[in-house]
Amino acid sequence: MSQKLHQRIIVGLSGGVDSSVAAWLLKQEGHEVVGVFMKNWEDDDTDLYCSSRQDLIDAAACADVIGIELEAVNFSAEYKERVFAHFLTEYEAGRTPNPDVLCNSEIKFRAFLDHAMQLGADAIATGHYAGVEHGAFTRLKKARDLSKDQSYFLHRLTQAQLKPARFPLATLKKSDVRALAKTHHIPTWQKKDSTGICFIGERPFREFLSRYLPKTPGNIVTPEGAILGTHQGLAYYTLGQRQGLGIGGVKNAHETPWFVAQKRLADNTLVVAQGHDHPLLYQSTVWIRALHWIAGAPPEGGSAISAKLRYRMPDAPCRLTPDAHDADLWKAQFDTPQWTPTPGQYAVFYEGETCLGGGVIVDNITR
RNA sequence: UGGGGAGUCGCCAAGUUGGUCAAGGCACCGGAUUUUGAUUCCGGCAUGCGAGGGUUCGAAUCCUUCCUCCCCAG
Repeated sequence: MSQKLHQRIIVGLSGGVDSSVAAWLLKQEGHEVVGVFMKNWEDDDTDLYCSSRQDLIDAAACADVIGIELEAVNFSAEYKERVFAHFLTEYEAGRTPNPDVLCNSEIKFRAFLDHAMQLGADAIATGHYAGVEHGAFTRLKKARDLSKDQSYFLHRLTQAQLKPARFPLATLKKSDVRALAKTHHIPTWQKKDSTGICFIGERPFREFLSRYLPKTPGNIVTPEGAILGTHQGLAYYTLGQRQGLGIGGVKNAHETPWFVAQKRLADNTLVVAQGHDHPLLYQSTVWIRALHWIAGAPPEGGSAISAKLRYRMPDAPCRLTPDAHDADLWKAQFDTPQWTPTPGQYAVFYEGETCLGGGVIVDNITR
């Protein structure tokens, strides 16, 4: 509310278009803007997947055009400790984590935020497609461009983390951002969007994981128990996965592909079901732990809320109720069955355009 | 070894009155989408039909020899 007209704002500059345009916009508004480039992964500085060096060069070039200072910081240790360690633990436990959620709550909006505050920042900004609404408390909103909305990744942020946050791209479309970048000669205006794990980047996933987790081969079986093949280790697969199973044509079976339906840790078996719409791939009840509410408290009992079980999945209406026996456990009951709710992934709740928070999907509980 | 059946792309599988006949699916590979992992979408993927010989203007489709596998007898 009581924001100064001209603030000192530290912007996380990644070297991509989005954060550069975010910085440019703030600069245009007359703020004192400083760019900070984060390097948070250095396990494979030598191999070809590492684009960090080029990103820094790009960030510097952008900062130059925008006319702001650029500083580089390295939170690799923090990233390993608070994000990557958890990432590996989860995979080892047979779940499928989403490291980018923690990356935001632990790195960008903690390590980076702290650093920015030390630099005397009034606020920090990123190139996220999401919105914040500052009032009695700060709300997290979906981006105007719903196709790019990244509020899912930010749902774990607290009031203290959201309050100093600025998302200049909240109302822009990706095409607007690129157009702005082009018009104002930001050199990365054509740069391809980055994908893959934040700061680590895209790479052959199984190969990458195998550097940290041992291979533990076992059987791939049908729901009826017929052995169809061999898996390399349950950690390398996720529910709903189709590619990489190596299951070809099966005698007397349909012509449809096979999908991972269950990871049975007890006997190291991967259960696959045939056909995208196999009943085993759907669930109407999803159990969730470790809920975090941006407003500090769960929504009212009768609220019309919906949940997103994976990034870029459509929100689905549901009812959320606490478990009677376990204070940390909640149950989401969906109106329509959801495709492969996956333990380790986050269920993020929305009420209209407002992101309420979310929790971690856990294995099904029969009660 | 006696009788019967079968051998078409990594897998499943069309095609066997000889003439666009080498379908389709799965897998796999590449690309698009995507700040997780997935999903999804688009594209690629058998000069050759177990091997050799023969008939024919022309054969995966006919003849023949051989090889392999399966089933029933033993």
